[in-house]
Amino acid sequence: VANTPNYMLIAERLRKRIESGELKGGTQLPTELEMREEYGASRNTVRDAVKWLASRGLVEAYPGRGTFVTKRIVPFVITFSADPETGFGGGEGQAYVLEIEGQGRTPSVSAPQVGIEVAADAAPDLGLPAGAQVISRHQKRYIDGEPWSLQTSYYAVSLAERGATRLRDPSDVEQGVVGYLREILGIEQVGYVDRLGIRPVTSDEELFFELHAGSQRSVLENRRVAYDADGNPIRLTVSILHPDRTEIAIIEGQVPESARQERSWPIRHGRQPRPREGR
Amino acid sequence: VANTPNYMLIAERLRKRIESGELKGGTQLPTELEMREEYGASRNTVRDAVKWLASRGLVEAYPGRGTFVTKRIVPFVITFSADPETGFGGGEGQAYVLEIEGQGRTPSVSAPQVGIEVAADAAPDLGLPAGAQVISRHQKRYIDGEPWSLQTSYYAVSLAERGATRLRDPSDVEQGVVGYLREILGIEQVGYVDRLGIRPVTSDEELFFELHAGSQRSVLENRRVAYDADGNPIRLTVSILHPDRTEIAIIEGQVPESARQERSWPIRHGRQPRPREGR
DNA sequence: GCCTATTTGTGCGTATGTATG
DNA sequence: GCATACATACGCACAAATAGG
Repeated sequence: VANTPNYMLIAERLRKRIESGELKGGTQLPTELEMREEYGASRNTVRDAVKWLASRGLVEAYPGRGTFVTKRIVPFVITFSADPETGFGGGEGQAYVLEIEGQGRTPSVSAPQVGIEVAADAAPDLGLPAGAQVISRHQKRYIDGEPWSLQTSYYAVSLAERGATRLRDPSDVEQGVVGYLREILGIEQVGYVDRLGIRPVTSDEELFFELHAGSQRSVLENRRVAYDADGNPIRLTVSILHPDRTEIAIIEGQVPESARQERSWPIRHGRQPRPREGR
Repeated sequence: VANTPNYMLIAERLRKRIESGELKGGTQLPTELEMREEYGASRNTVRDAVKWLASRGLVEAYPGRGTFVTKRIVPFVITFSADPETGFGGGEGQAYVLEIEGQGRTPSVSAPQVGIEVAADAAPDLGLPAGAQVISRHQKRYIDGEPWSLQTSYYAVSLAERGATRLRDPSDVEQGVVGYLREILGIEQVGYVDRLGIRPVTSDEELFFELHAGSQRSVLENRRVAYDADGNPIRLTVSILHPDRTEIAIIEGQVPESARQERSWPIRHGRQPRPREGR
């Protein structure tokens, strides 16, 4: 009755071999021509099966070399809630560096690319009229040398006009932008709102994240609006996060110290906790 | 120089027509045979283009009918941080109902499916030895009648043995499980840790979420471990969230009331804020 | 219910291009 | 240059789902 197509049957057989551990990360799959014989199907059908696996990130195909089982990754944990020690967290600035180093990994950041642009998306979040100009500061961020996130912060140009001119400099602000704004303009960041969502990766991001071309994966996108003590928005930060390398922790209320320790697990593909049927 | 394959060129042309608004949600695309002529390519090549769009959720193909532009969805916002009014939030129990209703939408929940199983994943989070048994309570949750999340909570069997027998009943606990455990066993939930990640959808989930078969999308998965006042884990709740219908808000520190209002935007596909190049 | 035309899904064969070693 | 392996592209046949008569 279950008339599952052939390419799916082949994909399932391969998936089981991968998930059982028979085919470990890094192992080369049989070539398409070998599998053509092995499964008694045409090369195109085998290819459909491999494509299905590739789109879920289970295997990666390289022209001229072969198809290999993807190595599992232990994701980085970033905490999206206040930490009593480091103050505000959430993968930005100082807190980000401390948290990643705490996990025994090495964070690095590209020099900021700075520009002035018309606020499109950013305008409403910053409380600016549509079409207003904003300063954008863009950074690429790496962990252990591997691409991890694309981050862009937007500020009203008025901040620079009022004296915070370094916002326009394409260089790092050593004490952090938060500290800089406090020092120069007396603006205190007292809170923020994060909006986290998920969407398909763009081709630019595919390139940066070194996701396999056509992998058709999704990324996490976070939009953080930070506020000063008067309740005015200071800053919008948009972060695009690597899907496999990111895990977000949120701590609320009172939890034991042991639970604060960053524990993480490699992403599980395949069967999940609760199949079952019935509405 | 840029030798982009034909199917990609076709896909890009279609994408632009969709994102420009020329092809609105619900519109039928030309049939494969029509596009075959329109673009002077073979049917298979056109199909590759359409598949590319489908895997990003831009279009949906129905056998026997045609291919249609996906309707954009306004996601539901759930707040993953304490709310002064409702106490703990995060899309569970009472807080979930209030929050969704506050957005003018109607939440509903299936009757819980209850079982006793060997804790596999759940054991370490609940502080149990590997192989220990746990009570699982599974619910399907809908918003405006549309599937929104699969949620399973795990409890140590010892809780039921100590008197909280209703954990084993496949029926709703009116006052909520949190309140029930407090009442019966005096266990107070004082905090929790969330772990949010992203992974490819399974075929079961594809079915439940009414994602198009082979859509090859990703889902959000959250694992919440709740603790009592002694720092012991009470409960692990695993939630699988619909990728297009979910947006997670996290509020930290002090933000103006206006920012607490749930604002959300439909998912943007295509070009993102920061292309630019250079390392 | 049946038949038919339309439309997408699956499967195969083949040829050629491109990247790798 | 050469062999290998994946990527693209086309043509064809048939299956399965849908809608309409």
